[in-house]
Amino acid sequence: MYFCPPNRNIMIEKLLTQTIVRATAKLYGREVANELVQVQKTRPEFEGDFTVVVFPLLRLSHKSPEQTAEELGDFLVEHLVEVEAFNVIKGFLNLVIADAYWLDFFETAAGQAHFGFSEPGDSDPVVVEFSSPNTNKPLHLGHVRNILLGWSVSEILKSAGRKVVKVNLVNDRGIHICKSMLAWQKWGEGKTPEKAGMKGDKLVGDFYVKFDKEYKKEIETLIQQGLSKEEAAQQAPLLLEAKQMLRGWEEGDENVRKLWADMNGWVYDGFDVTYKRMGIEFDKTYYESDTYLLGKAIVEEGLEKGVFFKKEDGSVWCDLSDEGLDEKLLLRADGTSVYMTQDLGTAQLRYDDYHPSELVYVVGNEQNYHFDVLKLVLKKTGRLWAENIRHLSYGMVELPHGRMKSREGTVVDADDLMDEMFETARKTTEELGKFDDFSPEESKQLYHILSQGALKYFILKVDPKKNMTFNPEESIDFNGHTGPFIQYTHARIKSVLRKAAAAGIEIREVDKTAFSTEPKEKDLLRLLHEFPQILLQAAENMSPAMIANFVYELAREFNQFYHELPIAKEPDTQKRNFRLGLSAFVGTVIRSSMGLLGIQVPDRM
RNA sequence: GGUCUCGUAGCUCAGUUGGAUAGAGCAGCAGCCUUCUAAGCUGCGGGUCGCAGGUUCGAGUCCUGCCGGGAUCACCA
Repeated sequence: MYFCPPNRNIMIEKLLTQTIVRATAKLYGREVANELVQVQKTRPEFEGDFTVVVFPLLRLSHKSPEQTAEELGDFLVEHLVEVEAFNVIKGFLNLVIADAYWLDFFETAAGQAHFGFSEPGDSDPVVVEFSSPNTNKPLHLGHVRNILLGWSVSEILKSAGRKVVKVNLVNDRGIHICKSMLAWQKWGEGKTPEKAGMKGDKLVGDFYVKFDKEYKKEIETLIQQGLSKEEAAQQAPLLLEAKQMLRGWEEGDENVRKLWADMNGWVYDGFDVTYKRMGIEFDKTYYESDTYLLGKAIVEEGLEKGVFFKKEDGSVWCDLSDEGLDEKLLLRADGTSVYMTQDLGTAQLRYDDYHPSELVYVVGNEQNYHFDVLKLVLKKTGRLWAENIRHLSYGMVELPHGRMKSREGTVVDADDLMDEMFETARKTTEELGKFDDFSPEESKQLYHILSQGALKYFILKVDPKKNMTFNPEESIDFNGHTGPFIQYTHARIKSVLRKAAAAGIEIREVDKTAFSTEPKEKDLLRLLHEFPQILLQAAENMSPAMIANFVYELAREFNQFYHELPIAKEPDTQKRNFRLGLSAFVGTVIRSSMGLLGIQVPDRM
């Protein structure tokens, strides 16, 4: 399914670099180091395609920047057919690449269904963990960023030739779910998602909120009775009951386990609806109820090896002060696991399951410290593969007034948000008065594609590392630097191609010698030419934002081309064929780029 | 307090090993639909890149300090 010849744009940049190295040997008697040769894109305000920065070469030439540039320019024009002309401005050598090169690139690349994608290699897979929800509350905007990043990064890694396993680790046990269970027992009156007519995750989430409310009341009462705030929080009967329930769960109490299985089942049904709507699936789902006891063996092993130590109370620690960190608890005094213990175990499990070349964890940056520790602790036990753990640390989604807080009710619910986006898509489309001929099903499908595109693009266009702001007051835009703008560009291209086909125009071979490119055509070719590199960089940096920004630029560039030049209406047959082919090429790259972001593109909108 | 991180136009964001006069979108103003989809295109205004030093031929980008925001430093996950 994937095919792609060697990367041509990497090749020309390499070719230029190599030739400059040769030039310095010939002209100045000494070869310059490859790293000192800087070949970059020429800025749009200057004439040329690639620019060589000559300043680093002056130490060899012992001449002025201008003269050095002139000499190198002459050499390149003389030795490379691809270099047609050059100009020198302030020590920058701007090279004009021949039309033939660009048209040759067009000829070989335009027809490829997966232009820029690498063929899958034989290496061990990358395991990407993302989503990783708790089962006591519905998914919110923070999870949405996590899920979209995890999915997109997985697709991007695949496009770079890696095998990928998408995994989810569901936190299905613990005090949090017991709180929901207890609240359901006390005030649920036998409610189920079916009876209540609501999504299971919402129902369970409501009981979690209910618990919290009643718990707070109890704390209030206890404080009035003279207890300190902390004492009250510890001793409130509801909390004690929830803890009792957790013990029951761990001892395998049938009733508790039954209720637990039922309520988690409701939650999974709810999550599935949300995942499905987002177009997300996993290759494997792990459950903490299966893995929470893992990791103790690693702790034992570490004790034997003497890399961990036990305190008097029986708790086990790892001393990381050599690494600039402090001591880290690995096992409680009562022998029970902490978060770190489990994560040691699940990392091992995942390693055993897949022998991955890389273990990627899509987890918020508030856990940076945790992952530093995880790697160090694993390494202490001699697990060299810990080096392959990569924490894809992403920034929080903040509201204009700060972070989302569930107790202040400012959490943006994923389903609600998607509903609102869908409404916006419907209204916008209806206001524009397009496609009254669409069936209700077709319309619904279009609104779905547009709303998901708007939301996903809004989130993925931001550098994962950075915090981002979401303003719930303003609905996500459909104009400008947005998903729908790019989707629109695709639909526009398809429309032109449809009309051309309907008019009986066949796109035949283009005679490259019959015309020269217009500036807007070449701008597009140059951008398309960059795509393979962008993909590799996005994979290396695990950054969907790089692709998002690239495809936006491509769409913007296409729209300018579209306004400036006739495509199907161009009278010159060769030019017309070329422009149609170029448009189709842009459409393909838009589609595959957006696909890497998990965004579909419509043929009509 | 220690560690990490961020600070670019009114707002949301680009700016990939340091390279030319710092770019987009939104919002505002002014234009463009008898011509391939106006969810589009064109133009205008808007910046001491938090502040101060330093390294360099060259700094939004690297180093130091300061100011401001955030995260983290749990026998929580």
